[in-house]
Amino acid sequence: MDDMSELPLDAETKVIERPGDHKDELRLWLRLLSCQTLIESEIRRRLRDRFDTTLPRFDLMAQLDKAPVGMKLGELSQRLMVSNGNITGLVDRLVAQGLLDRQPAPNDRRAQLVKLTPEGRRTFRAMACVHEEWIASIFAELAADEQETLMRLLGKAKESARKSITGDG
Amino acid sequence: MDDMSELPLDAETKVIERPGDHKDELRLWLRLLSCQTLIESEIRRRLRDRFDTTLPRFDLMAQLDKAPVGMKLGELSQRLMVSNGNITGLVDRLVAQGLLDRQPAPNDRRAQLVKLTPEGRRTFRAMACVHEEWIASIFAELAADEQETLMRLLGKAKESARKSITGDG
DNA sequence: TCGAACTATTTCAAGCTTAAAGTAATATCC
DNA sequence: GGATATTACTTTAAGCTTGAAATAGTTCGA
Repeated sequence: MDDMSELPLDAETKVIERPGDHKDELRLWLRLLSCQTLIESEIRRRLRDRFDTTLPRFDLMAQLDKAPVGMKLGELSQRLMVSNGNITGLVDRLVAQGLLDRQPAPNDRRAQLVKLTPEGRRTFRAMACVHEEWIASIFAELAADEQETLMRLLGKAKESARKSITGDG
Repeated sequence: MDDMSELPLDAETKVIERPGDHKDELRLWLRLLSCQTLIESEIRRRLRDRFDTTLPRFDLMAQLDKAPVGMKLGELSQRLMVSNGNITGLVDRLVAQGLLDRQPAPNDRRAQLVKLTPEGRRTFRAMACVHEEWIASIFAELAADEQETLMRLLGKAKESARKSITGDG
């Protein structure tokens, strides 16, 4: 793990080519992770305290709010980047709460269309409004141009990750 | 939700002051989240496929690798930003695997010190080495200065979030 | 020193999450 | 048309995660 004991430890060390050392990328990943975890735990806590719901349920409803005609389970699973079985359980619970509606999909007896009930839509919109304020205040100390740069670099990181994962490029 | 129907929809719209609209911050949050999720799921998959372990176990061992004398459960819980009960279960499983060791803490009969066994240390170091390569290749398309900027802006976002959450500043 | 407040950890119930295996319906190919 | 593959979804077992309540030990003030 520590194969550079003979190298100088001053400021220049950072830019010396050290094959096999990727500590900077590791630190970047850990910071991305801790930033996300910090924000997400707070959002989870607030959703529970103020709306007695969970983040996965909120996220699922957010997808459905954008799809007036409803969505198939598989589409939800793709958009939320979670497994099919996961969606099945989430939808079950939201239907039991009266916030969602299952109906057979036209032209495909395997599939079903899930959509928000009127109550579900009302409930979601009220939460979404407050949620948006939470997020805004969390990023409040970043100037508009910093937000833009962050947005762009995260996009690039995502693209880089996707290529690395799929083996492209 | 849509109270700006009378405003122009051209490029200038972005910079007009619209009280109550925070869609950009929302998009930033969603991108941060999807970037993190994409990378994390891949790391989880690889840890399982190649080392038959999980991310929480890996993270816990990473903390212990930096603490030669061991760590108390509460300290682990703080550093990993998870609940106490969570740590109890994780440590149980890692002890059962022979990778961790529990021992009573000196001067406090409530607490215990957890440390890596020699096998645990060997196992972790082998994984950490490969893990570091995975992370490096995931961020490979970002230039050094882009990584630096991203690091800095994430730090600032984290600070902003922390202040917003604790009610400071 | 006694009791109250605090701290470290465990236990519990509920929900989230996944991979793998199973069921049912659709699509494709000959 | 009928075998085969694919697709949509559900089920299951195992592990992760949390908040709340319980247990045990420590600290601190009167």
